[in-house]
Amino acid sequence: MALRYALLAALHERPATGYDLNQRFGRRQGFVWNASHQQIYRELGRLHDEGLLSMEAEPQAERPDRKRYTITPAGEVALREWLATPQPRPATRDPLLVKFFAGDLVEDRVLFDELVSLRHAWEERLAAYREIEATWFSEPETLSRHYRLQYLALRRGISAGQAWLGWLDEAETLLRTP
Amino acid sequence: MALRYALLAALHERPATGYDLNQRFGRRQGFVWNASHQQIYRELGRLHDEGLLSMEAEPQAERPDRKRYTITPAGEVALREWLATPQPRPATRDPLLVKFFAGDLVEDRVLFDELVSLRHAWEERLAAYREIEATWFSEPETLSRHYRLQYLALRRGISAGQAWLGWLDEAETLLRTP
DNA sequence: CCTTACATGTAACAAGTTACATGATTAG
DNA sequence: CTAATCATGTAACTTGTTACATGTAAGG
Repeated sequence: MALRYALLAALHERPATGYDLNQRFGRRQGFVWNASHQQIYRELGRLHDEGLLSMEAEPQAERPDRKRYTITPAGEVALREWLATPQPRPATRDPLLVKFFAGDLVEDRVLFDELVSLRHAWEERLAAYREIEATWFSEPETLSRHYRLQYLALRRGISAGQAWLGWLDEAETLLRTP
Repeated sequence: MALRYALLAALHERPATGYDLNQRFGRRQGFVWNASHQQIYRELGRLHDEGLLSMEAEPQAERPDRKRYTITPAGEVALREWLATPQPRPATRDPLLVKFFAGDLVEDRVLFDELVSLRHAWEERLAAYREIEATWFSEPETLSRHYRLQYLALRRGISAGQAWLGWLDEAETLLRTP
């Protein structure tokens, strides 16, 4: 039941289409919430049915209509209520750590390959996050409360990335030590 | 399809009952994989049906039989195969960051409360992880490859916890800055 | 008295993934 | 020639959660 609130939160920022939201919730971009386009379109439909979103279709030649969703007052109320209630922490489920745990059945090659690709992935993401940081949040103390909070969400992504890179160093070093 | 391999990996370490596994996969303990007891019992049943686990029931007075599961050769083959194939990274889905993102609809009180309880939770977990580290992994370089890899899995948990605590400091400071 | 540990499960539901579908345009 | 971008969806499936079920014994 949390995807819907992630969508409402995004649409509270500004109205958007399913396509737009799909970009922002993709595996690369989304450091807050990941979702596939199927999930997003389905949930937008439900939210619209329930009156939490209003929709305006912009007809396009040779393409499906672009549907722009806007949060309704009822949607904002629902979002507010959810935001005010404590949410449980997400579960941890990491296949990479499973591999480390059963490491005696895995060749070094496999582990190193995973570490290398993970490093690449995080370096790329971190670079993207840092660009956002430099462009929009260069002086955090001068920001309004609203943007400070968004900055902190971004900082969490950066902090997570740095922790992964630090651990990767440690892992590669220890695996190479005879 | 990954819970089953997390279970196989745990049972490859040593045979165990559903109850044991439930302890290890609980929200507190599991820094590798979280699962509820319903999921665990269901998946153990399936794995047994498919011949990847063997089971021995120990009858008990006044209680359900304790069922001890052991990985079979077929189970080890399946685990090996899975371990050798690259696995996608888990998705990010964090309700706390949703709250920060829609922060203008949330009162400071709510955010602070979440930060405080998150800090407590991580401090507790970190203390537990560090105790495991001190007890079993005090000299990483002297460990066998197998235990080194398990140590690295634990180190990942510690690294993640430290990153959260660092971010929490940052968040609390910035939220208090006028 | 209430909670936790012990020990297993079933049933119904919600959330998330995979496969399939359409179809033009632009960039490499 | 191939892939990506644009723009939406349906259907079938798997994974994970919530609620319900049973029953004893120990500890605060």
